[in-house]
Amino acid sequence: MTEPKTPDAAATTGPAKKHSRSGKSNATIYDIAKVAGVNPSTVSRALSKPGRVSAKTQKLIEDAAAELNYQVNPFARALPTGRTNTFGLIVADITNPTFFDIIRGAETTATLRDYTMVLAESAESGVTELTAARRMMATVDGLILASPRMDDDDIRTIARDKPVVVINREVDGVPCVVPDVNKGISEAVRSLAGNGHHKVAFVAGPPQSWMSARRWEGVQAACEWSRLEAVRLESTKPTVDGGRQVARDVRASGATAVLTYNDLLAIGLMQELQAAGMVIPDQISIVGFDDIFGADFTTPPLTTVRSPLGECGSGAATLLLDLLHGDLPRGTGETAATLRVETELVLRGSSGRLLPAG
Amino acid sequence: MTEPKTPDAAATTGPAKKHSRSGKSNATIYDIAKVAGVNPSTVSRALSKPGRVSAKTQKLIEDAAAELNYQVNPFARALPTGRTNTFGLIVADITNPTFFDIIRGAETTATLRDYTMVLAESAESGVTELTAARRMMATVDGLILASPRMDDDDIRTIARDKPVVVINREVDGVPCVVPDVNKGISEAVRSLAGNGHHKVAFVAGPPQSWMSARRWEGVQAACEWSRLEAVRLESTKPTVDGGRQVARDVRASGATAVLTYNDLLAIGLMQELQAAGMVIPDQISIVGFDDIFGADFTTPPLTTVRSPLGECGSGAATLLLDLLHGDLPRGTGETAATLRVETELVLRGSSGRLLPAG
DNA sequence: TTGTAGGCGTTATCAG
DNA sequence: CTGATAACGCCTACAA
Repeated sequence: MTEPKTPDAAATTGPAKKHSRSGKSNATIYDIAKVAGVNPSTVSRALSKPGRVSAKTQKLIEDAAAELNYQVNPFARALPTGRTNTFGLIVADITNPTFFDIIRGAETTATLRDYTMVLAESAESGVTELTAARRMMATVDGLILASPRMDDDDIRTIARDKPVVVINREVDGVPCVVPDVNKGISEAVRSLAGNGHHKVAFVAGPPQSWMSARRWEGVQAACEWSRLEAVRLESTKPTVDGGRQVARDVRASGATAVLTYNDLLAIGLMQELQAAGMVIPDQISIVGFDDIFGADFTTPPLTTVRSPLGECGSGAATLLLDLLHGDLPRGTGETAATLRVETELVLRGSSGRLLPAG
Repeated sequence: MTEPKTPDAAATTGPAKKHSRSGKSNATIYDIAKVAGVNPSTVSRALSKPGRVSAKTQKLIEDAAAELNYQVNPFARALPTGRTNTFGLIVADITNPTFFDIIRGAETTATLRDYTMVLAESAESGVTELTAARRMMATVDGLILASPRMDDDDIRTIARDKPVVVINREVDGVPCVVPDVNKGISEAVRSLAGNGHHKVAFVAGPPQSWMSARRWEGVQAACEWSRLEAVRLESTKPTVDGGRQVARDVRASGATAVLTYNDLLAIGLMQELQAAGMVIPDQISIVGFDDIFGADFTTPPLTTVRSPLGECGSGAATLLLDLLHGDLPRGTGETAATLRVETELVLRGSSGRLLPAG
């Protein structure tokens, strides 16, 4: 045993540096071992798996740890084990309220299960996303991708290195959490049909959005079932501004009801139509998707197909953590668990009975 | 040199585990050293400080590193140095849109400067906040506290261990980023005065909110200057719902204009007043604070005193990172740098000329 | 059940 | 300018 200097003494006496390097309790398992009168390795055992040590030694060690208010050094632990107790969350756009609830859901389960969450955004770019993902790979145990913009192969490549859970998209061989659009959409379309509408327009989202495609499919199917005509319009970007821009096409389409890829588009569309003197919902009904924060601030309040985003976030985190702990069957071969959550129609004032033209 | 086993061979040959432990390139400085024909320590030097090694060796090493697509192991690095290239951000409420921009601002500068951001929330609780902060201390180089709910002493205690930057509050001896309310408030009050108002109410926020106190002071001062009467009302919570609840008191107060602690309160208040048949701004003017997402969705759109939240987030991150790199003077004694950002009035439809009662 | 010893990948201190 | 060598704090066979 070489003891070149007494580190503990130095630690307590010298407040030379403004910030102590370790920052926390700077007590190590060696200190505990000394206090408890056992070997450091025994301390290590006692503190990781509560089974591999005698009851009395256990208590001895735990007391010593408490007294020194010991906290493991995550880095020292990560080095030999590779486990970091950290996972990453990458969202497409931090300022898009759609992701707020996802972030919160994930963060909540993270702290609940004593994990740390690292956040990054892709700014709606597949390239940025990939970069962010790579950056993270070094420091996390797993990754959650919310509405990823990179392609399936990139995702699978990443998933080969570390467990990955995807939200708002289905990727073969990767566990996913996806809202099942059908229920919500059929409720919406049925409501529209019941209110005398015959032609509905769907304003699509970004081309690389998996969800947009699903929603359009859902709208088509529901319309067919209700014998409504469905037309598809394109948007420039899935924002309020994009909604404003598409108003022109909406009017030209002749549809009396419109579903938009997301609430942001719906809000912008509504603003623009109202600015042009149209009365909602008397002349045209508008239905959004997601039920984001603020969807009920508008006049009239926005009817929307709600996705339980918070649930998606916490669900994804739970899935990932279970995966990490091996609590989950890894599935047969490449079959991965995919968690489906329900959507539902939230009926507000922006949709309703179509008044006869006057 | 003890070489019990050849680790590199084992690493490349055995894809036994589904996920490789390191996840990334698993090349170490030893591999590089071997390829470049130098000593590992030389590699370390070359890769950290570009000055301490001869130009040719430098290039040799860099090439080898590139070839093996080497990436440092953050944990191995953190162990001897204590530096993690990570900072934490704790916000009072993840779902409160006020923090969205702060989060984004901080995250953006983080990735820009090659840092990783860890996110946590306090759920508006000082205790939770302290816990979260302690948890983080072990893994981060510094901390940003956005609208902290714990008391000054706790903050200072933490700040003694690691650099801390506070947003939306001033704490002695701790660097802070705070919006300077005066400009925005005086613009607002002046506008109100010019529109024939004589009595304004201020709806306060949470008692432990530093910002709420500042805003009330600002309102009082501005009103005095403009010779308006100012009354203060209390809210139960700083949310839309809290705004609805305070509507009663607002009407009872006899004020014809009201400023609320934040936009959420303003929106709720507006909804409730309108539900009671009041016309805004003809009968009463409403002004919020912050200019959050959705503030312009309301009817009428909300007039508000905007704080540049994104700037606060990025400003705080920049401050922290500069502090970390010693680029900033630590101030004389306990004097810490505090960054002030301007606020401004955003005039929209919810405030305006008071119509004679009719 | 507990102690011993070596290693995880980097940095830092000393010699040379 | 470069090479050896000892930490950093924890984990884990292996041995006792």
